[in-house]
Amino acid sequence: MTDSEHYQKLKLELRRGVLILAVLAELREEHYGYSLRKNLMTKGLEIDEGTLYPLIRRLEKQALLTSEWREEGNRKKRFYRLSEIGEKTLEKLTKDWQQVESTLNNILQ
Amino acid sequence: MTDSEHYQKLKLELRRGVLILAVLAELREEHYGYSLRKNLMTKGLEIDEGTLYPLIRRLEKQALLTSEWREEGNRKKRFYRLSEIGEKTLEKLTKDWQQVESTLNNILQ
DNA sequence: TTTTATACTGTATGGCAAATAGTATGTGTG
DNA sequence: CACACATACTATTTGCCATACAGTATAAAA
Repeated sequence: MTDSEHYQKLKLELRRGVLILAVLAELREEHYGYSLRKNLMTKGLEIDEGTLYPLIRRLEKQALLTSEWREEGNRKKRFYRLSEIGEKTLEKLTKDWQQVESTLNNILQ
Repeated sequence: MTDSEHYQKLKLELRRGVLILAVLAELREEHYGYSLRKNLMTKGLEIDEGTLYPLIRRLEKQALLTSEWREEGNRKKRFYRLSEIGEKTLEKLTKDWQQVESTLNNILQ
């Protein structure tokens, strides 16, 4: 593996845990998969479909999300939003994130 | 799996990518494994030996670190520090981190 | 009207990495 | 001498992200 490939991998690792938190936060409001993805990308977080959909599935299986098929604009879409457990989890993880953030910034400086 | 186990997992995910960055940053100054670990823990980052040592090995294999056996205080220890490539990588990853940080905070708020 | 873009939703698999749970030995000290 | 702490390392398990694959449906452009 080349240096640059190694670097890419490390960069990916860095994004990793953040994805979950971003998705949970975004789903405080209802979204369907595509709009969720577009939204995250607008805010600067690129995420592939093949990454996003399995992630959503996992979060739903853990009961952090609920979903519903519905028709909108002549099209069936699957709408997701945070469950109550999801909200609680998001709160906790947000605090954890702030902790991690300050710890790391402390180490980096 | 229980809710709380799920939460723990997500929390771990959140820490994950950060570990690499923390270790690299800490190794701007020379450390041996044990002192590195103690140091990180003092600064608020818990890391198990079974996580730390393989991580160091990987980073060394990727040429981001150099290591050296040396005797100190009647004891042989393996000392690690950043290589030049490691320094460059740390710089880049630090920037990536700041990017991730601001993106996520943007999404969270 | 055929092509092309884009909206939209997934699945399978492979590789990587963290966590867990060990093994080992040395040294200081009460 | 027992016990805690210092120090280093490995094997296995588990989970998940990324990549690639695989589709349907509608709108716009040619």
